[in-house]
Amino acid sequence: MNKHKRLKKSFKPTFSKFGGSLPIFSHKDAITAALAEPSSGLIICGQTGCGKTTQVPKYILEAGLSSSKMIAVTQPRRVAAVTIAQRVAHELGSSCGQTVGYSVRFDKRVSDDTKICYLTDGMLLREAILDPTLSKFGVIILDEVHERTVSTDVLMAIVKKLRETRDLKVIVMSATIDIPKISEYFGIDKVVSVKGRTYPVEIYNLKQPEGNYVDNAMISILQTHLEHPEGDILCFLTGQEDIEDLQSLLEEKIELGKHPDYNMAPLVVVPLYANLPNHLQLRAFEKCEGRKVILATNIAETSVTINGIRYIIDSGLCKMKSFQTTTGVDTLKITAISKNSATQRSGRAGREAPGKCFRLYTEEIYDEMSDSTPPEIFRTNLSRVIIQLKAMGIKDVSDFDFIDKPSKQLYINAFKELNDLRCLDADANLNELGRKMSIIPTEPVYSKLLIHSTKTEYKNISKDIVIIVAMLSVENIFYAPRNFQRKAERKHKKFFVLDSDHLTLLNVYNYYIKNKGNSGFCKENFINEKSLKKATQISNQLLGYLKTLSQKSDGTVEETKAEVINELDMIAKEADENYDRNQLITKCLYEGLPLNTYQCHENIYRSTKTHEECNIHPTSVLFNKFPTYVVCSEIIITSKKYMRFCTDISKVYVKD
DNA sequence: AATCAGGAA
Repeated sequence: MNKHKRLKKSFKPTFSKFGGSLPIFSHKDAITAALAEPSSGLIICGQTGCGKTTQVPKYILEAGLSSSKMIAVTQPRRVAAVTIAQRVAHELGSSCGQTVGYSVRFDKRVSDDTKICYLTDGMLLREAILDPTLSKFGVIILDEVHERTVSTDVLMAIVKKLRETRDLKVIVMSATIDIPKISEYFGIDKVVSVKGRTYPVEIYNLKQPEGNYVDNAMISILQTHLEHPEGDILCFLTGQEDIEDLQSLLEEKIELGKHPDYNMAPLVVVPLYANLPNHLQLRAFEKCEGRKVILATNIAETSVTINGIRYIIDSGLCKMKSFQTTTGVDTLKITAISKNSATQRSGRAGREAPGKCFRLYTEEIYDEMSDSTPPEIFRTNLSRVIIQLKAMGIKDVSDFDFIDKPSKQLYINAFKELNDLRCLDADANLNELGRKMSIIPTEPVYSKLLIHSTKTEYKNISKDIVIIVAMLSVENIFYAPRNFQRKAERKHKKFFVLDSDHLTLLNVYNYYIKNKGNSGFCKENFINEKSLKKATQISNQLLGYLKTLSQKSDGTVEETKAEVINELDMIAKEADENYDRNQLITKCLYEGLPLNTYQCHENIYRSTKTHEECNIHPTSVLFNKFPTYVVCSEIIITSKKYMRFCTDISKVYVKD
């Protein structure tokens, strides 16, 4: 007790002013009382800004409710886990990694003294694969549950099950009022509701459903700018293309507005989407001359928060990925958002002061929207989830107790894929390959390819496959801003390896390493530096896992694989190495990616297995080249069914 | 001659 009094005294004054008025404070006793018993549970319902994420773990710690074990707090996003941990550590007057720490991919600050650990939901899930009882933790706090990420859904089920077998306390935190469902699922009847700290936002709807939404957005933005007092504008659109279109439209009008007859007040247009290079993303957060209008994708709905926003323009649309069970392919389609999303978007205007939200859709359209976005687990390829569950020793995964159970068809598709990958035994349990795959943090298709590449027949190309997989997992290596499109494409072409997107990615990476990760090199060639940095981290991590997996039972490491690690630095020197090596990589891609082989007949590609038609993606180096046989690593339906990332395998293809 | 939601391990 004494100790905690001391901790309280060391609150920094900057925080005590803010913290003192947190709505969560008045619920402290109720929260600690609810968690007194072993295996007790609590649901906390509260909007962002009520202080639940930062304060509740401290209450638990102060009251000694986690015995000597750690308190885990999960977050859907890594930045959130890191920044919240740093902040709570600061509030307790200690540095991050002592009493309060965090654990996210590539970054971990945890010590023997750590009592509160913020981690991403994906990270806690990994812990559960290594230790299915999560024995380190006495209390698990699942935060932002309303976002319903796949990892959160899996964790909810795991935690629910663990509470039946050992003393584990659980707190489920959610911003929405779908509390009865959570309450019934966990069998927890204690609920604390906390008010948020937000200001009212006036909502305006479109009167008539007319015009396209990019034009409507432009008109609304200009009207808001001309008729409303200061405060920045945030406009939600669906993707990069809309954003760039609207940006050009607005900039034209702004140019006109500069004419002395109009003398329009300054307005600055700032795009914001995930694939934008870092230095351009930052512009959304910087102060600027005059009013700022940010044109954003869904990234601004939950992932980033921008200060100074008073006006929202909401298209009511977003792009959503869905797994199509009929074809087993992902689709990415423009979809109407849900009522919850609409509320979340409008709320972005009321964080600091009262705001206004202009919805580019009628009230009737709003009424027809679904209440909430379908959970991700309904829309995803389940193969990775199944491998994870099997790795935790759960046998009957299709009966697994999810809060919302995915359809049987999703399971059937996933099992089909896992069978094709040959990672299950006759009883549908993981075989040796499957167990190895469960350790590697990539999509099953890629973990299979990685393990496949370590076969001796491929000599030492494993490290190249690792790089290719790392590059595929970051996407958007090449960046082409609208104003520099031609120039960017010319620069990009220099890196093209003419018969393969995969070898092209490898080539870019090798040049990047050769230039020692130089920022100038990236900028000059319109290459996304952020992506390449991440690819470097991923390939190092993947190499590490492959090394562990290749360890023999006597603990020694097979020589070839150990060599792989040391060779990473040498890559640059052998970047232009010969044709034979590329041939081996091509062969490995062909044999390790058995799902997607396509044959060309009169410029039309059909699957060699199902004979279904597919097109080469316009961004591929093979676009309009029509080699006879190609293998691809990703298929997605947008406007058409596309193969992204293809390699010409005509020279190595063997007919069945 | 056309494309590119967001997150995580």
